[in-house]
Amino acid sequence: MGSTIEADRSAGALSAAIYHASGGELVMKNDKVSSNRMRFVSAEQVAQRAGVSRSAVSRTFTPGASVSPATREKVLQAAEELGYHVNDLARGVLNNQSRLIGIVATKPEVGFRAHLTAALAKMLIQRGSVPVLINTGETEEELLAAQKILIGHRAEATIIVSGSPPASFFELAKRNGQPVVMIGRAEPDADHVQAGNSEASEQAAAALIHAGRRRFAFAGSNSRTPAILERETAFVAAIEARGFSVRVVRGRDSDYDSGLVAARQLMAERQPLPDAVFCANDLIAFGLMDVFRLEAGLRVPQDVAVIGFDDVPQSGWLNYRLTTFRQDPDAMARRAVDLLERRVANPEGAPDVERIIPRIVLRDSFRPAE
Amino acid sequence: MGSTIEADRSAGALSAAIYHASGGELVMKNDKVSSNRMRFVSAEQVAQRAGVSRSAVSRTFTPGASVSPATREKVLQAAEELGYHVNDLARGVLNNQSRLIGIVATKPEVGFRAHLTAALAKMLIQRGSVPVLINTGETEEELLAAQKILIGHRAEATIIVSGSPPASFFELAKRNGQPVVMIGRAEPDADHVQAGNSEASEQAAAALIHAGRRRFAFAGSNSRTPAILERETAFVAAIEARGFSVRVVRGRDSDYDSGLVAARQLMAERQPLPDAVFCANDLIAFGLMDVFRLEAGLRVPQDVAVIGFDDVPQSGWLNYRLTTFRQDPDAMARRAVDLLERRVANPEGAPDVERIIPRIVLRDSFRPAE
DNA sequence: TCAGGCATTGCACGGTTGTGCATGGGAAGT
DNA sequence: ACTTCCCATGCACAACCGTGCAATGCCTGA
Repeated sequence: MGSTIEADRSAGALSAAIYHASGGELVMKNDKVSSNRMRFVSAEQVAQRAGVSRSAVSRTFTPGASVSPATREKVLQAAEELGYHVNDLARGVLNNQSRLIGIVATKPEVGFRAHLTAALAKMLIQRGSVPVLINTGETEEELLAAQKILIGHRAEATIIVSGSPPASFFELAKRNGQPVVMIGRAEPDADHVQAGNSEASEQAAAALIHAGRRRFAFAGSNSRTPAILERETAFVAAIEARGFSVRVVRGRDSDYDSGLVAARQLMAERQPLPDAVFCANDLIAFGLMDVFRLEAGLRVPQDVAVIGFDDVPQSGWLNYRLTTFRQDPDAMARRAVDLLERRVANPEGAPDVERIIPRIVLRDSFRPAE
Repeated sequence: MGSTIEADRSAGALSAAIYHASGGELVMKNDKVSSNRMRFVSAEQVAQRAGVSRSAVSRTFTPGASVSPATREKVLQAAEELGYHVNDLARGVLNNQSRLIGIVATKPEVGFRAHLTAALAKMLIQRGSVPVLINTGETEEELLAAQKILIGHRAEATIIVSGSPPASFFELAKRNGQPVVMIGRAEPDADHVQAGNSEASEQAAAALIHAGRRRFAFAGSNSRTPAILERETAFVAAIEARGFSVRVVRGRDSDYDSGLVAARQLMAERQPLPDAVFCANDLIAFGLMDVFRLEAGLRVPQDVAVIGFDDVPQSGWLNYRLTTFRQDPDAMARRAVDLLERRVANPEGAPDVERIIPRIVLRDSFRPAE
């Protein structure tokens, strides 16, 4: 068994066998290779089987290279029989491009981020890239560790879906000529895709006021990510600019529990409950609606209008029917990849921004007045 | 500008410059390299700056290698100044292990799968591997294309979260010595992690009967994935073994809409509605509950008891409070990685199975009798 | 002071692929 | 039939990194 493989190997890589043939070491080494590691088919083996040189194999799998149909056919058949696939790693080492692209995200399983990372992965694969999902924490050390993994593997670019990287992150990427695209966070030094948070907040405020609502609240979170923050400040500003006031309540993260906390905060204060709440995202809205309906006995939208943000699939569920601002994950992924391609084509240009204005989706939790 | 970079390059890689210096071609090539490709720092450049040989640099970054503290310090400083990181691609080419591990999933953003893929990614990173997320369709061609990407990049292993790969998939992996671990699907030829679907179904049936329920239904889907199928057949068998009958309704996929469809199917038939429904997963249960409550005016659990499967976070939401079987994504990821490590250590062994028995989580949608 | 041993370092090679260059052969034109 | 040209193919080297082997230098002990 071992000897068969050994013979096979040394036939495949003659020079290696001759070089190492000193005192039985060869057998040891090859045995280890065949048992412990993987044994991928190499271009050399295909060449031998097809009776051509290794260059011919390489050219067969290089688009636009000059190979005769006859040898091409021989090579393809030998490759098929052996199950050969070009080693993209070695190809990457050669011309310094790995096709790897990093997606850095915190909690990529939750809410809109799940859809965004999935859309990114799908789009990158279609483009011929290889998406690497780095699921990491928010802290600077963790982000830097993620970056080191990606640089170590010579990733072509990094897409940051969440988290706020330290300056050293960008410095490191820049020095290695590695483009960085951020989604949802405005970083002056990096390309980024941004949702039109302030436009949406403005629209929500105008519609609620126009529908005759008067007691306003904003349900946000203390995680203070830029997108959440922008929605809050823009909504408060828009309401106050029209002469009304807004109560702002915040949970810890930006999830369902945050919505519970926010609603209960509003109920705890000795004031009439709001008749219109704009939530920083859909998950918060669901938590808030559940508390308002089940614990305060309110009706939505008769007693209180609720507007969310993101349009995750649950917004369409019968129980919620949430009016919200649609963020299209495919569109955002598309823009991110566009930015990335433009940056690769022109590494020296100034940072670029893609801004996507979310469109409101009307459901039962609030319908604007005619 | 271009000339500066060119000088820089040729200083860094003298031999290359000399070799290629024939008729101005050098400038062209280097210009292209510096503008179009990335320019990572190589060990050679660090060696030059530190005034040592390239081997010394390599040894500095190889744990357990023999380097004097003095040169080590020089190398580390030069590496720091240049922003050097070991090229894991080239390292992988050398000893035939890339640290890349593929996660193949269909719709990785939805339901329990989102949690599972996220847990896998986190665990693989902690282990020092690099998770590649292949978001692909269910068809055989798409799965095969995913596999080709992974083999091309010499991924060490593939973890299949969803989808039913063709036989050629396993053949290809086997021939390349690439371990395949499947989650949730029993494949006779591959290692897999499996949830104890039949045990859970049995437990659900027994508890519902013991609580005095008599009109049973199972809400599944026509996607016919093995896990869904196993839950259905085991539940039906368990109920019928005790002398009762079960109505089985199915939607298209295994999501919320499927629950809507299932519930409306039950309502359309001219029979009394069931007083106990076991759902193939939580999402189906949510859809079913929404229809039963909002369209049929039923109360849960008084009129109908509902049990789900997976325990996604929404099961704890106030509006649902769903009794369900908990699948721990971290535990499943842990087992998958365990399988993988055992397979790498012993490539020739027989296929192995890790079976995880889900634990029931009691909430308001059904409480068993004392 | 000399010799021996040990630690360290440089050299060259292994493992992949792509590609410039030279060459050989076949086809076509005269 | 000879010459010319072009296409294809093999050779060698580029790009990375780790590591065995040999040599060198330093330190210590006698």
